[in-house]
Amino acid sequence: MSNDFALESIEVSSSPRERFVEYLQSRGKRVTQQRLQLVDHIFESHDHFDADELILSVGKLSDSKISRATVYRTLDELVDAGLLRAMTLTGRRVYEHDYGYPQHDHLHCKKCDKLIEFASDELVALREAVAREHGFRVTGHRLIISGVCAECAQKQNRRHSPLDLV
Amino acid sequence: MSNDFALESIEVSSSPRERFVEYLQSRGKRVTQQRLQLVDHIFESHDHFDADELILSVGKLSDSKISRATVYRTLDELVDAGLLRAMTLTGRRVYEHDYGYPQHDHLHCKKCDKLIEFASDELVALREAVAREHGFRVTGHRLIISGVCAECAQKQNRRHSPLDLV
DNA sequence: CTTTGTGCAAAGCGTTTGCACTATT
DNA sequence: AATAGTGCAAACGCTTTGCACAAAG
Repeated sequence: MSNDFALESIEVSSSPRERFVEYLQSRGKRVTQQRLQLVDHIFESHDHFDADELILSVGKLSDSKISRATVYRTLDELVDAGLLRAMTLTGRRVYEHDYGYPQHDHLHCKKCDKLIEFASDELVALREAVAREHGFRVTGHRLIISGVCAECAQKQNRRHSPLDLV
Repeated sequence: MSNDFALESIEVSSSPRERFVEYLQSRGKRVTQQRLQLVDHIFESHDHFDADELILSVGKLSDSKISRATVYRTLDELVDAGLLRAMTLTGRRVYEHDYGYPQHDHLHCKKCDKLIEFASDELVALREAVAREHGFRVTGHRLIISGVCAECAQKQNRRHSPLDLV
């Protein structure tokens, strides 16, 4: 009945763009072309991305030419607005959609750098238990399980035993 | 009977220094004064530290003056040798002892930047379960629970209600 | 004596910032 | 018209690197 399929979208009343505009107005910030183009573009697909990838992909749109500085500044605002969530991976900052997505964590493949999402209620429970033990007030957590994803493991195996059937 | 007190030292047969020397020799690398001074100094206390803190604290020893570059290079080797473990926190790389310490994770206080260690067997089990579900081959994980530690929470409370007894 | 390690200073990389100009309000 | 945002290029903080000299094997 209820939505128990992990990582399915949460129902949200307004679009990311609408929410961002709301956020901007509530803070007396301006609704600029650059900010609108960026939210729209970012929420067109549900990928993980870093600042450089975003600058590149926005640059490819015929209409837009948004500066590096503006992209970085807008990313901060989107995080602030609760639309994006940031994490640091191998030195660089990586972003993912927060608005409209449930709390989750990641498996990180060190061969192909892919991020696989998963949700775990147990983890949330564990987090609370540990925090209680230490009189710690939790605001969030970040779990990254690293290793090799199924596809990369297969590729590697194939290299070692070329006669394997696929 | 067995050591079930979380985060107590594991019994190890050789000192960090001995182990590092072993590692260096097995790789045909040289056992230099700088490398020895650094292992010794790092394993004198069980703190978390970053490269800059290490450079500073080593600089204070009357005898030694080790260059920034050498410190960075040696830290990489110590991680490689399994003596140290690195993680990225707020942009900078932070190190902790790995040799002689059991697997554990951290509570990170965002007020005072302190790291509190904790160990959880459930977490390891959870990690395996999730990985199995995704055909993922795990090599490790990193969980950081962020929030405010007991001391900082108290300080903050005290500010808000100055009549509180300590 | 050969070769690896060190120190220095310069370069690199991702991110941030100061400032004159432009756009939103 | 007033003010916040943008683009540019320069600055930043941390880390890495090229190279001549020093030290270990």
